[in-house]
Amino acid sequence: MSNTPMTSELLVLVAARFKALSEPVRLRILSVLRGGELTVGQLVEETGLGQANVSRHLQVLHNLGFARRRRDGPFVYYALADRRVFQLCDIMCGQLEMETKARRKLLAG
Amino acid sequence: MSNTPMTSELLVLVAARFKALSEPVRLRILSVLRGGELTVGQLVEETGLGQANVSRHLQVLHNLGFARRRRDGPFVYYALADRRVFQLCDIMCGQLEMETKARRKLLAG
DNA sequence: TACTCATATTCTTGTACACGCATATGCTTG
DNA sequence: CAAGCATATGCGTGTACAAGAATATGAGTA
Repeated sequence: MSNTPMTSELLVLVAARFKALSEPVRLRILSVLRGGELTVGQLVEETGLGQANVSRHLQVLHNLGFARRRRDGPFVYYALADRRVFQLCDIMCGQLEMETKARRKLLAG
Repeated sequence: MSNTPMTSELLVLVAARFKALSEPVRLRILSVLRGGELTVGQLVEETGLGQANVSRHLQVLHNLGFARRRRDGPFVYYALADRRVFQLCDIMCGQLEMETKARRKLLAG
């Protein structure tokens, strides 16, 4: 960004990545994957979501490079591709905190 | 994230913030705002988008704390609320670069 | 090859939302 | 207060996509 002129195509690509993270369910899956790689079935158990649903979300995360995939016999293990996802979430949470503080200040003042 | 347990409500809030950045047009607006605060009309000119459209996108960015608003007579000036937006974009772009490199390597090898 | 389990995909339905057009609100000046 | 410009909002339409049910694909085993 600092030196990139942000072409229209780049904006679309970046937006697509943000969109992948704009779904609470997918953030949930990523959050669970933080504990280590898991099979689709295990993720279904952990999250309580439907199998088809989890599978589809995993495709999205994989296609955009947020998740790695590894086949082991009949199982497919998914894992985080990149810890930076959580750096992104940290920044978002930081902003949330700031907002919350500001709101509290407004209510108090 | 590091120490936050990522409750369901937090996931929803974080997801909403990512969703705000998941629209190329909004990224475009933020990108333009990088040059300094601008009125709605100026943003319409810069982006070539419809006035209503720009106004609505600005509401979204403002509601989520990405943009600040300042009224000056009949004009409303919008500005970036937080440079961290671009930190987010930088991370995304970094990942894009990694992907591109990996893809090139695959094609070459 | 037939059977089973794990995962992916297809189809359908409901919902969210971007956009354009028209209109409302707000501020300023005569 | 009337008129005019800047910005916001309501409405209708088209599109994207999440979720469930059913089904297809793919791997392992008898």
